[in-house]
Amino acid sequence: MIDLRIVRDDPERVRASQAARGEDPSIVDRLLVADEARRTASQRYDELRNTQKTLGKSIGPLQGRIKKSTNDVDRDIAHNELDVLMGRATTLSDDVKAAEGVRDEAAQIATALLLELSNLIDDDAPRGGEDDFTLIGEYGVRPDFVSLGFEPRDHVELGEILGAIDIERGAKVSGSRFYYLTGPGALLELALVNFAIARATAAGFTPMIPPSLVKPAAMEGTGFLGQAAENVYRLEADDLYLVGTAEVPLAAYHMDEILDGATMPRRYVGYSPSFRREAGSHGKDTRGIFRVHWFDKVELFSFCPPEEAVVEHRRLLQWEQEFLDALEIPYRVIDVASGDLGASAARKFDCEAWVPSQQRYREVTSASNCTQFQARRLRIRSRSLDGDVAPVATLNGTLCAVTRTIVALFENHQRPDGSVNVPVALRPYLGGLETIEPLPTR
RNA sequence: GGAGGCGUCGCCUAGUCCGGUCGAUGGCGCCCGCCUGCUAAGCGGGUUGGGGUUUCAAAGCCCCUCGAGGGUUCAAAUCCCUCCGCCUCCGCCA
Repeated sequence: MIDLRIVRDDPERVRASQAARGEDPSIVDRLLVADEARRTASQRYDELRNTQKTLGKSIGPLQGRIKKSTNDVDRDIAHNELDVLMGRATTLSDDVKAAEGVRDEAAQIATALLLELSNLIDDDAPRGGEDDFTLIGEYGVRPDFVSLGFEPRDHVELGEILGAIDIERGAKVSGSRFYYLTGPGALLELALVNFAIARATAAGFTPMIPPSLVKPAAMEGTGFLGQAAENVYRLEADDLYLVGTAEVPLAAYHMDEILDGATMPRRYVGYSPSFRREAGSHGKDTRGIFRVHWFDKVELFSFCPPEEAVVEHRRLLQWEQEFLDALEIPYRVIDVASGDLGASAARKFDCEAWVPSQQRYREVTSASNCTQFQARRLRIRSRSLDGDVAPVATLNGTLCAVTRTIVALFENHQRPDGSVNVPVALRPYLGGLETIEPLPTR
């Protein structure tokens, strides 16, 4: 959630941010009204409760006096006093309960509205929709199949030739947008994952294998139950969600904690499956394993002081780029426009790999700066050296989304006979294998 | 799945039987002073988080917070219920 104080002090800024995302700015106005109601109700309750407590403090001693009293007159006086006090206490009790109800309802309304607001957009993020991104740069060398003298195959065809991807059986067993990685494909996933984790670990990230089923609080806290909710798998019987990214369990790892400022930044690299319903993407990328309901992914995650978030964001992007460089995959980096950001992100950089069969760049990794948005929802704070407690900034970045990386790897490194060259850096993770060769006969 | 035990402010811990002055004891750790030639020890004070009020700011004051949520009561850390988590024993199975 965004800081309520910002909504109160600078509502215009919040409205503008909502509008830039293409979301409803009027929530801000409803929130301001609800917040005022909540405050009034809360003050009313506090006052009543205070009176009640004060009153209660004289009832106890009075009862003690009656119990110990040996004098009838004394006891009668005390009894009369007690009756008066009890009468007042009883009506007061009703008032307190009523005020409490009013307060809770007002608070609930205000909180719900606050949770509806997406994160404030970074001033430096480009404005506009999906196509209004800013190009940051193009990297690597795109294969020139014309001079190489052959027509490139797409990853589906290559996957079949190599015996690496079985889409048909994926569909048979699980439905559309499912696949098996087989033989060299399966080994390739393990190699990519090990390679990615080794690099992240060398860079100081703590390796994690997080749970991929999480409670509503984790899902809600990371901001995936808003507009993105329709893309999340939910297990009705157990009230659990299947995560769409390791970002969720990694962010929620420190939920309800106050971290020691001296230990910041805290960097984790998580490996987990990612489940996505892909609702509303019918007919989009239906061929192959580019868009699937499940894939495995290595994800980078940072908790850092808010003032360092912008720099940390660049660092995550840098690590992502170095990984793609090492795999010799041509790609470009874009600064995603406001209308295309997730609810939690203030700014997002995408790395898009060149996909020869489509003759265009497609997203393979993504780095988001969520500022304090997720940390506020998850109550993750840190204590600075001077004792101040404040929500941390959270950032996440894909290091390796396995299926899309395989797509880019196969298509860019393919050779006329359908074999695929293994980039040098990855070879140690495939037992020194230099080329993935086609199956002998099919 | 069955039986029992437990969850208190960074860590440990008192309080829960017999409800009120308990936001909560003590120790460790940490912070600030004092003292000491240095170190150690010693002395005094402070040390959950959140909301509100006031203020340039702070102090102060009020409310909430004893795993979570309900209930009983004038009043709940304390009594009752549900849930969650942890531990021990049994059963079952990767």
